Amino acid sequence: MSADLEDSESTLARSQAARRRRVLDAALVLAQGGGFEAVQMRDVAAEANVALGTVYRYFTSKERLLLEMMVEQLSGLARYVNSHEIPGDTAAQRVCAVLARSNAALARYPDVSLAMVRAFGASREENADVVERVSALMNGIITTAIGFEAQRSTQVARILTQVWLSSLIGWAGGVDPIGRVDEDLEIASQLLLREA
Amino acid sequence: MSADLEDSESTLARSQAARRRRVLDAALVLAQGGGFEAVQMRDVAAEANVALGTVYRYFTSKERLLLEMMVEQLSGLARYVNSHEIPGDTAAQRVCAVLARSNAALARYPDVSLAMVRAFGASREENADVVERVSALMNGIITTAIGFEAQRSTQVARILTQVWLSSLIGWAGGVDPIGRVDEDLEIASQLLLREA
DNA sequence: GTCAAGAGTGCAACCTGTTCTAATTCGACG
DNA sequence: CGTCGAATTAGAACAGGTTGCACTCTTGAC
Repeated sequence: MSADLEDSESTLARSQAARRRRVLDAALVLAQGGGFEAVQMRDVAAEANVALGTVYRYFTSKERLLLEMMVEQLSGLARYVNSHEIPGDTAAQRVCAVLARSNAALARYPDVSLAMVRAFGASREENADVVERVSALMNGIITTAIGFEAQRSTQVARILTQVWLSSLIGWAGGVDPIGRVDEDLEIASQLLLREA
Repeated sequence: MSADLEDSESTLARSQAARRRRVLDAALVLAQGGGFEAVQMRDVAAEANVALGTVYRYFTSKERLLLEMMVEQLSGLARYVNSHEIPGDTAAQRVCAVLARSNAALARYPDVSLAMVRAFGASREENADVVERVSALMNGIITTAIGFEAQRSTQVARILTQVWLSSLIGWAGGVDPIGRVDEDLEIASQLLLREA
């Protein structure tokens, strides 16, 4: 039984990883029905079959838990984007294609996205590292879509990332409908990626 | 004594306005030393010489209180911008000038700005109206700076507003230094407002 | 001047994020 | 196997936003 353990994973490390996973999954399940307020730490613990203290051992706050969830979701998105051919002749077209797909993914589980976006918007210094990973992932997705030929692609990618985030926050705050996110990004990418 | 009351304000309305003002001032004072967490509703009530319930009569939540504070601050900024000549020959230069000044104003009371930005980022549907006013104010400031000659100024103003907000949130989250906000806006305005 | 209605007060209670503690379990290692 | 230390647990306790309640005060109308 103990022979075929892969690589260097000890029993301890493995069970810890499993616990961490259960907690993240539990948070996701709870977020799916009810968004941010439905993710209550006691409920997360119960759903994950773990003590409340254990949740806090792995995630120092609710905000951080949701941010790490966001990292996972965006990682999945980035993986998808990197493994599929992106349609479109111009950089602007590719950006729109990628982001439309990404937003569709977010819109599929609106409550989950709501919870994550809200955690992002409220973030404090102690979570700067995760916030940065989130931004980097979004940036990477956009950079991939732009490709390398475009001028100033680094600067443009950052701006588009910011537009994306603001637009999501506007949606999460009930100001704009979800479709507005796509519109904003389409306009921004056209203005920023036109041949100058 | 009762003769020279101005206009149509009743005694009631006046004392209510005064109470509301005291609450907002109290929140500002508390925010100045300690940011978001220092604005505790019980303390706000005490500082304003008002019962806790009264605070909640005027502002349905802490988030909303801070958002209305943000509206006031930005209104002041907008007033200033509208009443002063904006230096700069091109739209991009004027935008940078105005936003640099605005950010300097925000940086003068960082804890206050932190608190307001955090409330903004975390906003929920029930506060959509105030969030919208905040966005509109920022948009107005930028639109004023752009002036009317520029192409697509409405679209550009929205994008710049979004970059501004995202950048502020990045600062509030401890990801970027405050100076990064100016840099972001400078780059964005140059890219968006170059003569096409 | 009196009165009804709404505004304000003081305070307790509730909810949920977070922390703390004492006891227990688990896994690595001799 | 036995032991030690770290991880986990159950649950209480704490903190601050929010609500509810019983009571008082002010205002404006008659």
